[in-house]
Parts: sequence; C-alpha cells; structure tokens
Amino acid sequence: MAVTIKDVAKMAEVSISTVSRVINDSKPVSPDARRRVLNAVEVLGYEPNEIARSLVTRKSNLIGVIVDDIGNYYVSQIVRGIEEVGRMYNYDIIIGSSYGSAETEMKFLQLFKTKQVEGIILASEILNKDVIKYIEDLKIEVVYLNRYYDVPGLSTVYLDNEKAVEMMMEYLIELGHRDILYLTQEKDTDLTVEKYKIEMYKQYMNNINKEPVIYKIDTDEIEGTYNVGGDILKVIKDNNISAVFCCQDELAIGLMNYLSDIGIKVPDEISISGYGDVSVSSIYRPSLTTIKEPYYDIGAVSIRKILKTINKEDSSNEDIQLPIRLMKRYSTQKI
Amino acid sequence: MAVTIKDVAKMAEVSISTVSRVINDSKPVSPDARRRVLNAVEVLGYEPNEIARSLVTRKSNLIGVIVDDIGNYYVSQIVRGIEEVGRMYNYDIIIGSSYGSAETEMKFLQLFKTKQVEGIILASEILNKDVIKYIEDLKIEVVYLNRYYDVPGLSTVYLDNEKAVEMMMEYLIELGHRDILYLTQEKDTDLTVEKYKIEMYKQYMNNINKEPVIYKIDTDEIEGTYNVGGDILKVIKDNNISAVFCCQDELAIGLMNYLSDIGIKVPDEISISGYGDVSVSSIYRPSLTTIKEPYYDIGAVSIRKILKTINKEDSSNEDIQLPIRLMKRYSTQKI
DNA sequence: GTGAAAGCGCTAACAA
DNA sequence: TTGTTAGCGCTTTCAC
Repeated sequence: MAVTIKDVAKMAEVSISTVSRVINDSKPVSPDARRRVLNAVEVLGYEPNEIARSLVTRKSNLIGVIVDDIGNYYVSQIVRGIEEVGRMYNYDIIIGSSYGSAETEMKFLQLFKTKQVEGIILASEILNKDVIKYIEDLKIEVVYLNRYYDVPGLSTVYLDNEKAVEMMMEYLIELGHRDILYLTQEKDTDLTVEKYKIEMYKQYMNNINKEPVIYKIDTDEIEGTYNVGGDILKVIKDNNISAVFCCQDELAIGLMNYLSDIGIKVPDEISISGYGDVSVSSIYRPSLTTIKEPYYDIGAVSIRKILKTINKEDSSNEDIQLPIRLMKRYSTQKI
Repeated sequence: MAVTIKDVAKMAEVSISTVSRVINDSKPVSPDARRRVLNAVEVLGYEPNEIARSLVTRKSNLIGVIVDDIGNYYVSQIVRGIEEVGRMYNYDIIIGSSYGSAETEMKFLQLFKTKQVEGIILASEILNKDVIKYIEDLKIEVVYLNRYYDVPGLSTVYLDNEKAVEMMMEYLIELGHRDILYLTQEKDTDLTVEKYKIEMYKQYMNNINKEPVIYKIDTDEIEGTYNVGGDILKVIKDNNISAVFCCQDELAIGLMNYLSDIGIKVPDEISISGYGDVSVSSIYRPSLTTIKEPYYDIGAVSIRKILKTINKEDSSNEDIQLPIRLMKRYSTQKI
C-alpha cells in the first residue's frame, strides 16, 4: 500500500489538513510544522495521489487528444506540439488513434469525458455528422483539426491554403512555367479544402490565359500514385505540361518515383511540386519543392487555445490562422 | 454540474448501489429495476466518473508511456503498437516526451506514479543510472526499451541485433562483396548494442579473410553524415570498398545523398546498406537494402507483457526477443 | 496557525 | 434482490 497523507500526518504529528496545506502552499503553516511535514514527506517518499486530488478539485490536468493515426508523420508533429506546450502548463495528454473510424472517435470522446479531461483536441481526417454534433453538445472545450475537410462552426486552427496555392503558382510562373498540371484527389473534393485550392489554381491559370489542366486520382498514397504514373504521364504529354503541382507530397513522390524508374529526369525534363512537406520531401533526391505546413505549431496553438479558455484568460472564440511557407527546393527549375 | 450516480438513482427510484450494479453488471438486479436505471441513464445522459471509480477500485486503466520524441518515426510506430493493443484491453495511454533528458524521464516517472498508472513503458535513448535505479525501486510494472543502449536486468523486449548483422553480412557476401566497410557511430560504443554488431561484423570479415574496415562518425543524422561524406569517400577509395554497411539508415541515406550529389551511382559503383528501415528507406531512390526492426511489434509486445503481469496471467519475467527482417532492395547489387 | 469534519462520485461489504 | 454505510485519498470550509 502506497504512503498516504495520513501516514505523513501521523509521522509529522500534525493533522492531515496541515499536511495538505504545506504540500499545496495553500495556507500559512508555522515554520516548525512545515519542517516536520516536509521531513516526513521526504522520509516516507510520499507522493500525493492525483486521482483523489482530481476528484475533489475537479481538475484532472488532462487533455484528451484523438488523432487519426499516431504513426503518421504529420500527426506525430501535431502531438509533439500539443505535448510540449501542455507540459509547460502542467497538463498531461492522453491519446487515442481512431484510424479513420467515426465510431472510434465517438468512443474516445465519451471516454475522455468520463476521464474528466479538461479539453479535447480532435485531429480527424474524416467528416462525420454524429461526431460534430456530439462535440457541439459537449460541455468540454474542443479544438477540431482536419487537414482535409472544411468544417465551419467549430473552434479550430486554420491554415491559409489559398495563400499557399498563390505562393506556389507565383513561384512556378516566375520560373517560366505556363503549362501547369494540378494533380489532386477526387474524393469528396467539394467538402475538402481542395475546393479552395483548385479555385485558386484555376484563377492563376486564367491570369496567364491558360486552360487549367486538372487530373484527379483516387489515392493519397505514394504507392497508389506510382501505380497510375502511366496515366498521369499521358496527361502530361497530351497537354505539353512542364510543371506538375501536386495537392499532396505523397502524390509528388509517387510520381517522381515513377518518372525516375522510367528514366525521366526531374527537374530537367519536368518540374514537380508538392504540398505538405512530409519528412521525406527534404531528404528525397531531388528534394521536393513544396508547401510547409506548420504541424508543430498547429498542435501548440490548439492546446494553448484550450488552456486559455480553461483559465478564462481568453473567451474570444476567434479562429486562428497559421502562416504557411513555400519551400523552394530542387524538384522544380527554370524552364 | 455533470450528472452523477445519485441523480440516476433518484430518477430511477432505486439506491445508488443498484445503479452501480446495473452499470457494472456486478450483481443480479431485478429486470424492472434494471430497466428503470437504464432508462434514467439514457435520459440523463449519465457517464460514470472514471476518476471516482479509479479512486475506489485502485485501477486507473492507464499505462504511462515515456518516449524520447513522439515526433520520431520509429517512436511513433512503437506508440502505435502500444496504443492499439492497450485499447483492446481497455487501457488508455498517457504519454510524455523526454527529448533525451534524464531529468524529464525522472519527472514523468514520478508523475505517472502519482497518476496511479498501472504500468510504464519507457522508450529511452539515453542511459542514466538514477533513472534505472528509480525504475528498479518502483512498485509499478515497467518495460524498458532502448534501441541503443544495452541495459541488462530490466524487463525489456529485445531485438536480435547480432542475427541481423549476420543476415546482412551473408547477403552482401552472397552478392560477391568482400571489401565491406562498416560505418558506425563513435558515441558510447561500449555501452550500446553497436558493440555486438561490430563484433559480428568482424567475425564475418575474418571468415572471408579480410581485414575489418570500420569508420566511426560522431553523428546519427542524415545531414551530419552528408557533411562527412568526403571523409567516408576517402576511406572507401583507400580501402577499395565495394559495399558500405551502415549501422543506421540515416547514415546510409546521408551517404547516398552525398554520393548522388557528386555523381557517384548507387548501387552501380558502390552498394550501400542500412539498419532500421526508417520510413524514407523504402521510398528513397534507390530504395535502401536494410534491416527492418519491428517497431510496432515492440510496442505491442511491451504493453501485452505489462498487461499480463497486471492480470497475473503470467509472472514469468523472461525477456522477449523479436525477429528482425532483411529487406533486400535496390541500393545493393551483385559485384 | 491548526484540527475536525464534510464531501468529491463511486464501489463493495454488510445487513436485511 | 435491495438499501445502508463505510471508505478510497484528498481539499476545504468552519470553528477554535
């Protein structure tokens, strides 16, 4: 049996209230009593039971984090951000991966509620009405993150995706490219942020009096993109494309792998750019020109937002928008 | 104020014990009472307070996980394994990154103890006496994971590193290589598993009557290795090396980046192999021949081990050794 | 400055 | 089958 506050009180010959007072510094205690308590704590190796403490103070110092898959690079960066600033404020994080299941997200939401978490960060990749509804009715502070879907109404941290497309398009045009293919995913295009990105791409193509060339594929993975490399190449040839702007790095890398394997040189024969700056992008040869999304910051800002609300420092519910960076690397070059 | 067991009891017109019995299925309850309770739970949206429950049952259903850096690929895979099997047994994980600080590891260990975790998995990359000591004295089940340091005495999950080196050496020799350079890190070689790997490498070189050629560098990163690429190349030329076996994938990739940039073709001019199978390794071109360490399984096995002990299914304290795989890819070829 | 006592929400004897 | 009650370990009035 672990040592409790009673044991300390007995040894220090004071009441448990006094012990509580010294360990919490909540009320003045005579120097002598304090000394005796501290000594007893030391000798007995007493550590307060946080569970009991939480029960009475109703503060769990816990933030629940639900992610799609912790094994995913960008997810782990977000978690890193959450954890690091949470730690600074003495908050622990309890985490769960949903692997794209709305049911699992729901289960975690409920679980976290029973665990008395003080805030929840849900970094989802799916869109589910029941989940959204549940969140809205929850009396717990929630930050909803979704890098694909556009979900208005929830407290979130935004990325300026349109601005990012602007930056990339301006850069490609500056390099002399005019025949630019936009490679995107076909899934739920209307509901996702792709909608805005595609709009912006079209706008830029219009500006240079070029017909937009958009190719949609049904994968978001390197392997999947590699497999349709032939189809993409056909579109490239048919439209005399000199640069491909991919809506995600994975597509860009899958495509580069394909081109590399059939002997087409990037960027000499064609420029490729991505979106997201996944960890491979800077390591891959040629390193990928892409848009860097500040994942760590997203996590950090999310939790800070929750903490602020909890501590009533800030009740403003405005959404935060984080800056995005263009990473000029070697998969693109002047034409 | 959240709804409590009392509210449910009142509404269902039974005592709180009956409510408890229904929600825990711990004792027979009359069909009628059960129905009324269930109805009240439904109507009120009651969710039991896990904190209060933990306090009395002394079961937190929490496993503490301390890692070096959750943003690290292999770490996130381990966590994924821990989380997934933990979930199956209804355990939640609470996580903390130590970023290589022994002090932080210590802080988490203590914190987790106060949080009443039922087990701790410490995935460290450092070696610290105080931490080890603290773990040994802790009355909580701990699994200690360290992919670098060899720490006998603690409950852990081992990888058969020697066997892995055997596999790789046999493969390289089978490809016709005789002049094989072993590229390793110089830090703490005696305390780490590198000690065993180097021994095995030497043994194989002896078998084929070749002098071992070992080059130690003081980095474990892609960038750092890239920066000493020139020095490594000199060693390669001086010793007429045809294959480089790197003790970590990062070194292999850093070296391949360097060779790529100065126009040396891998594997045509030289074969390179790694160790670890980090995420880039299979994506990089040429894809890297390497040793795949089963990170997910390490996590899964670690938590299962803890859970077994907690549930007294298994008190055997034997260490578990996981298999390792040789990934034959395109950075190595026949000479 | 200190201690007694109530109570956080729940489980688990115990008695009925 | 059910209700009463005693805690789990702690914080926090309240009275002294």
